[in-house]
This record gives sequence, structure tokens and C-alpha cells, in this order.
Amino acid sequence: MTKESIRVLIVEDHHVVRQGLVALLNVVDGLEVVGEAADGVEAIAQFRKHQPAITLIDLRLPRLSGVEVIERIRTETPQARFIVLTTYDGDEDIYRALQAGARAYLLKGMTSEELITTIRAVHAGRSYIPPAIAEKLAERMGTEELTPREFDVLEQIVHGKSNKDIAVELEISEATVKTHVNSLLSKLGVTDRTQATTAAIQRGIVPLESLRKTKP
Amino acid sequence: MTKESIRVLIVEDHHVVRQGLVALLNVVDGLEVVGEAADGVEAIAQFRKHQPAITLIDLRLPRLSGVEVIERIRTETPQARFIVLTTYDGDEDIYRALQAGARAYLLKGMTSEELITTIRAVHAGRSYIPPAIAEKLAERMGTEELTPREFDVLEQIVHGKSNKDIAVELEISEATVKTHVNSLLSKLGVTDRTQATTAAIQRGIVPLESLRKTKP
DNA sequence: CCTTGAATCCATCAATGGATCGAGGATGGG
DNA sequence: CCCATCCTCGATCCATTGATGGATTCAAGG
Repeated sequence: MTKESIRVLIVEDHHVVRQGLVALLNVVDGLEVVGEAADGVEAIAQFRKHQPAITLIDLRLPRLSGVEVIERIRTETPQARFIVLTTYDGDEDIYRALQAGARAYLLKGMTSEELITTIRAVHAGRSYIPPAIAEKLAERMGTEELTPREFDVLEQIVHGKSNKDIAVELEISEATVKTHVNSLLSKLGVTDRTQATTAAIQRGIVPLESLRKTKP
Repeated sequence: MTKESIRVLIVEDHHVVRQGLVALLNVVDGLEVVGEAADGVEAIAQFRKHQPAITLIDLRLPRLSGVEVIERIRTETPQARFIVLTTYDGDEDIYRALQAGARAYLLKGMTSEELITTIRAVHAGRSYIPPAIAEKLAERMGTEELTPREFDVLEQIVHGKSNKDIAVELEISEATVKTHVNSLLSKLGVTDRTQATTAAIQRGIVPLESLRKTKP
């Protein structure tokens, strides 16, 4: 009946989740898990070794982020197909992953059927973005991109720095900092730096992990 | 050899993770997964039905939070034993869970051995807190508790409200708001509201989910 | 009963933040 | 070459914020 199994690589650092995926997919007819990886570097090695048709990948990975893995693999193997599988749903993450070439973006917590359907769809050349995710993306489209410098300033703001501190840190004048603050506030559609902070975190522009203890 | 299996209930909303836990635990000698639940309400029902020795539970659950589930079950069955299994590691979550009566707190991503060892330990009456978690807890201990009112104010700050807005919202004068702001800033060990915001989010005092679209 | 701590209010002041101008230099694509 | 964009800087002005100090009420606990 089934001609040939779809060869799948699973990249996921959480052990139990990885186990769950393998257990789930291995009982499915027409799918075959050919490899597993727990971090970005391993993911690339496994990909080269097995040349899977589909790679299921989490975005938050040790050593090399999911987005970087997708980008690197796609430069050497452009036809590689990726399904991003993650718990986070900040617009920025979604955007970057799709930008990097992912064909589908699923949140953990979906049903097995959804997952399997998506794998088959992507293997058949289609792509799949759940409605909830599509909505986030649409939202994002409405907003302008931050310039690199504005991004730098936003990052500092989220880390609780004052305009003066930021000026010192970035080696520019406080007036310039204010200019950047002003334009990023309007691009984010907020009125002050506190709102900018929550917006940045919530949308995944500045990752939560980066908040931990940075010395003054 | 094995006298009797340890009866385990798994409470976890993410389907793949739940699958992974079941797959992982069912092959272990001396453990038996007697039930599964995907939300808080179901969790209580399953507990009553199966009276498991150990309940593995995620904190973020639909309908009823993990902490609430633990509290409710422990009022009717004080000897119930809980192992919290979650991805989040904000001090506040940890504290509340242990306060509610959890015996162990594990982050997803631990090895199967860790998990199994912990289950056996908790079943034997011991408790287990990983070093990384213990450190967080110790940190928290150093800081003073916020009063309810300070908490209200902090919540508003995180939502990007100005002192004036907060005054209106809480129906107190702006001067009073400032007083609360001042004392919560010092309790959190920060110098302005932006830092208070990141601290609150990072420590889980104000959940990220609550940030989504609240109309002005 | 007295102390303590929470919550409320008030006033004042200096520092910070944000809005709004205008304007020069660098860069890169058309 | 010209135009657009970004980055830079400065000046002014007003609003907000945070620090400080002092005052009242009320409830809980020793």
C-alpha cells in the first residue's frame, strides 16, 4: 500500500518531548523517524548523515538556534523541508522561522492528527500555518520594521537602562538615543518605554533569557 | 522482585509531552501510569478515580492552574504527593507550587533517569529540588514579599499604565500610587518601573499571558 | 494596651522621559 | 548623480517619574 516511508528527523532538546514525538510518529504508517538531535550542532550533523525528507525542529535549542539551523541547512540543501514545533508564539519567532524557510509552524499541544497531517502536507510540497499563527503574522505585517540601531536601543530599554546609560553604552549622545526611542515607540505603537518593554518581550523581539543578570 | 508498582497520574496539556511521559514511564519496572489528564478539572476527576501515589503535574493548565489543582486535592487528600514538571522557572511559580504542597519541582528537559529517580524518592517520602531550582528559591527568600496593594500596582505598571491611570483604575490618589511604586521598587531591588516590569515578568509575578490586549 | 504594618493621603523638588523642531553626514540602490 | 534611509546631534518645552518626609486610619498580634 504505502510506497515509501517519509523519513523524518526530530530536533528537540527536551528529552520527554523528543521521546513523545518518536513514540507518536513511529507507530504511524508511512512515517519513519531516522534520527534525533538535542541541539543545533547535532541537528546539522544528523541532517547530513540521514538526509531526511522532513525535519521537525524546535526553535529554542542549545548551541545553535533553530532558525540558524534551518538557514545553514538550506544553504547546502535548499530543498530541505522544515516544520517548526515550538511552545512560543511571539510574532518575531514565527516571522524569522518562515523567513528562514520553514514550511509549517505548529505549537506543541496540537493533536497527533494535526501533526501527522501537516507532515504529509509539507512532504507533498504544501505548507501549513494554523489560523492562530496566521493571525499573529498578519498583525506583525501591519507594523514597521525596527532599524538595527533602534533594535539596539530597545534591547537596552528592556534591560532597564536609562537614556543616559544607553548613550554611554552605545557611544552616542543622549539626544540621539531619544530620537531612536521616539521612533521605536511609534513603530511599536506604544507610548512609553514600559509598554515598549512588554511589547518587545511578548512579541519575542527581545528574548526573555537575555534578561538574566547583566552587570551594570 | 518488585512488590507493587507505583501508581502515577500524569497531568499535562501538551499532547506530545503527555505521550512522551507515558511512553517513558510505562517501560519502567515498578511504575504504572494509571491515568492522564489534559486540564485542571479533569485532573481532579482522575485523581479521585484512581487515587495515584504520585501525580506528575504541569503548572500551566487550561481551566484550573496546577497550583490550584494541588491545593484542592490536598485539602481532601493531604497525603497526596505531587511532582511539578514544567518548562517555566520563575521564582514565583516554584514558590507557589512548593507552598501548595508539591514535593519536587523538575524542569522539562531533565533526563529520564532524573525523572524516575525523583518519582521513587518522592514515593519513599523524600522530596527533591534540583540545585538550579534551589538557587532560585534562595534568591527569592532574600527579597521581601509585596503587599496585595503593591501587587495591584505592579500589575498595572507591567500593563504599561501611568501613575495617573493606575490612580483612576484603583480609585486611589496618584500620591498613593507613588508611595506604592516606591516601596515595590525597593522591595524588588530595582530603580525604575521598566526594571520592575522585567523583574515581574522574569520572576513570574505577573504572567506573560495577562499582557495580551487589554483595552484602555 | 501598645506596637507594627498596610493603606491612604499630601506637598515639594530634582531628574528623567517624551514630543517636536531642524539639520548634517554616510550609504546604497536606481 | 539623486533620492531614500539611517544615524547622528542639538535645542526647547512640558509631563512624568521617583525621592523624601510627614500624617492619619485601621486591623492584627503580642
